[in-house]
Amino acid sequence: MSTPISLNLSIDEQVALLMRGAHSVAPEGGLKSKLQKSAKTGKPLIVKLGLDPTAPDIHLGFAVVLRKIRQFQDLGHTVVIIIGDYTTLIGDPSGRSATRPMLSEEEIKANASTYVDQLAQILDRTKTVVRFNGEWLGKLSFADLVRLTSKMTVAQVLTREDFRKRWDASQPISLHELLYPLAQAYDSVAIEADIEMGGQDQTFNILAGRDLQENLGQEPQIGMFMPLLVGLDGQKKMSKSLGNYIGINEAPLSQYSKAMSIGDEQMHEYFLLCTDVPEPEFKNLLTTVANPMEAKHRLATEIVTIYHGAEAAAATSAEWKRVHSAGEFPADAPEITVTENPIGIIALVRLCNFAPSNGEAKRLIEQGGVRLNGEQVKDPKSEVTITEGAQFQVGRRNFARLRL
RNA sequence: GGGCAGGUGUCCGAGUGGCUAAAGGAGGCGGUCUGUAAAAUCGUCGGGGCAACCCUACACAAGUUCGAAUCUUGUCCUGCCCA
Repeated sequence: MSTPISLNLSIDEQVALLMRGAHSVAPEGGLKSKLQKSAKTGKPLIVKLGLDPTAPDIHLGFAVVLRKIRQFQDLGHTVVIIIGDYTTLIGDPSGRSATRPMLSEEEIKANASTYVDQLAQILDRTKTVVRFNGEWLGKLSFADLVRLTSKMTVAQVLTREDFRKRWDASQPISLHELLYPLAQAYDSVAIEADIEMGGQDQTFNILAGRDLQENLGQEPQIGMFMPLLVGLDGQKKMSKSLGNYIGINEAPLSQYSKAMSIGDEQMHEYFLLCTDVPEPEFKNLLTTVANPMEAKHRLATEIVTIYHGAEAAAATSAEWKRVHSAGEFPADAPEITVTENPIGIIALVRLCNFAPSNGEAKRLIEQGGVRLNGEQVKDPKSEVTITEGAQFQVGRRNFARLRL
């Protein structure tokens, strides 16, 4: 899952390891002093990661952060995952251009438990503590809240780029959204965090934690920020809502295909943040390889290996090459039983669920996207006779083996 | 509480009575090309029907009109300014 790490690393070596891929640490040099403190006192650091149980499907972008805290675990530190059951009532405004919808309690619970299951794929469960922030936020009285809110000014909150943009664009910002950073900051106080890990978009929230801790007489945490992984579109950050992601639970072939679909210029970033390939090695690979596709195969293989093992990765790689490079029919195409024979071509496309409507199916056919046994079928009115095991393809990615 | 501006398809955004299933862009999908992707290029993008055609759609509701995204009234929502 993750490269085994010797516990005999010097502090400087540990810092180097932990800083791989990291965007920044605030304050600079803070990581080293925290590690020194831990070494001296023999107490593991408390590494905090807050998450919003909005939708339970962890992807590579989020895995960047998880893999990083896994390294802390491997070095003997304690990870505290905070499930933001309370803060989810608010919805993190970070990076948002619109108010997030609030979630119901049942949704939150269901999401949270799925999340924890998925986290186990990357984290070491024995060194992971899971807490719900409703545990302490739910106990705050209105007076407590007022006291806390007095620690932060409106101007501070409005300096944030995301709020600023929405403000300038005359878009609504609900009052409760302003409370989010404060709530997250209070989580740090509650668990006395040493380090809070997060994406670059968490800068404000995490720094708010520092301020609040200091304000309330605690040693402030340091913030460690990971870059936001750019999604498959090469434009925006990887996210569930944009659909430009690779899920850690996805089937090997699906992960592999998606990895192969990233832009050439994104490979460096993906190697750095999503794999354990040593930096000099992949840099060398990227500069010496004749065809970028070769490097991309390595990348895809590395990624699938992390989540499905080396054996599955090798098989997936072979299958992918067979289908895409050689243009052959995939071995694991789903089998669809044909209900009538002969059958109208539109009906067949619909039967296989390759088009959401008859109109769309017709379009695909007319545009030459439909192949039966390798032959294009371009007339939407045609009836085709199916033979047992016929190969049916729609577009580049949809395949089915037809059964009678 | 008052004044003003606004709510259009996945998103942005044109459209002020018919020719508007709604310009343009983004994005999606498909074809070609290719080194996987990208780029380029061609096509296409509400639903149903073989089709004529029908249904649904421009915040919601009611209304004016032969005819409304476009006019009127009410409701809801948002922003700005004033209190």
